[in-house]
Amino acid sequence: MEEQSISELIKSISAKMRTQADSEFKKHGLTFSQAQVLCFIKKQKGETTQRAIEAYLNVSHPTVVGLVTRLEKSGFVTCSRDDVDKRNKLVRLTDKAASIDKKLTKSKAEADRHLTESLTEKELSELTWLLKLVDSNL
Amino acid sequence: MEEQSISELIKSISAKMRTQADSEFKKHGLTFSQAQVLCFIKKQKGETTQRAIEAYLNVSHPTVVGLVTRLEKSGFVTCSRDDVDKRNKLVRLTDKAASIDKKLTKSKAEADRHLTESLTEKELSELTWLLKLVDSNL
DNA sequence: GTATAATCTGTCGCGAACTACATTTTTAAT
DNA sequence: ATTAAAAATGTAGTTCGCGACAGATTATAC
Repeated sequence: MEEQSISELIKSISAKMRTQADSEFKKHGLTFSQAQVLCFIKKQKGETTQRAIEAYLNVSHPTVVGLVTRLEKSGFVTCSRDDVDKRNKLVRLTDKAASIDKKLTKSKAEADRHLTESLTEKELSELTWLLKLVDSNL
Repeated sequence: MEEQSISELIKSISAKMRTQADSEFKKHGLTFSQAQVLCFIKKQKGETTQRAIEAYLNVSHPTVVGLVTRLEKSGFVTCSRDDVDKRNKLVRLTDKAASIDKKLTKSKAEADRHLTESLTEKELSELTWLLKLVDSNL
C-alpha cells in the first residue's frame, strides 16, 4: 500500500482510467481505444490510413489491425485500398460514426474531468506538463 | 500530435513503460506484472493469498488467477488451500523465485529510473505527489 | 440453528496490447 | 532494368485486463 513506485502508480492509474472510460463508452457500443481511433479519423477529415492511426496512438500495427477490424465489423468505419499507393489501407468514418461524434467528444471530456476532479487548475497544468516531459523522453 | 488529453497521455506513457519493462524482465522469464506479484509476495514474507495480490495490484480477480496460474506453471510459486479458511488460496514463493529476488528489485529500479531520467529530483517528487493524488481519487 | 449475506476463487468470452514472422507494394541503388 | 531495401499491412500466438456468472466456504442475523 505505502511504497508504490512511479511505474506502478502510472500502471494503476492507467488501468482504472481505462476501465471507467470503457464503461462510459459502452453506451455507444465502443471502447476507449476505439473512440480514440474515431476521434482521430474525424480530425483527419473522415479518412486516414492504418499507419497514421498507429503513429497517433503510439501502438504497434497489429493492435491497429484489431481495432479497425472490430470498428468495421460494428459499422463505424469502412475500408478500401488506396489506388495511388496500394500499400495503404484507407479507413473512412461511416454515417453511423459521424452521427455520434459530438457525444464521443463529450464522453472523452467527461473521462478527463473524472480523472482530474481532485486537482486544482494549477496542479492539472503542472501534471500535464510533467507527463508530456516523461512521454517525450520514452 | 498536438492536443493530447490527459487520459491519452497516461495511457501512452503506461503502454510504453510496460513494453520496456516487459523487455527488461524477459531476461528472467517474467513480465512486469508477474514481477510485481513476486515482489509483493516477498514483502509478505513469502506467502500470501490471491485476494491480497488483487488488492495490492488493483486489478480484478480473474486477472490475478491468470497471473498466478502462469507463475505456477513456470515454477516461481506454489499454491495450496488454507486449512484455517478454506476459501483462501495460499501462494508461496519457490526457491527459484527467491534466488532471483535481488535481480528483480534491481530491474524494477531500472524501469523506474528509465521512466524518469528526464526529470529533476524536484520534478520527480512533484509528479509522484500529483499521481498519488489522482490515484487516491479514482 | 437455519437462512441469508458476504467473501474467495474459478471459468468463459472478449478486447487490447505485444513480438515475431510473412506478404505485397513501392522506392532506391547500381 | 534488376535487385535490394523500406514501408504498409496481415497472421499466429501470447499475456494482461475486464465483466458476468457460478461454486464453495465462512460469517451474520434472526
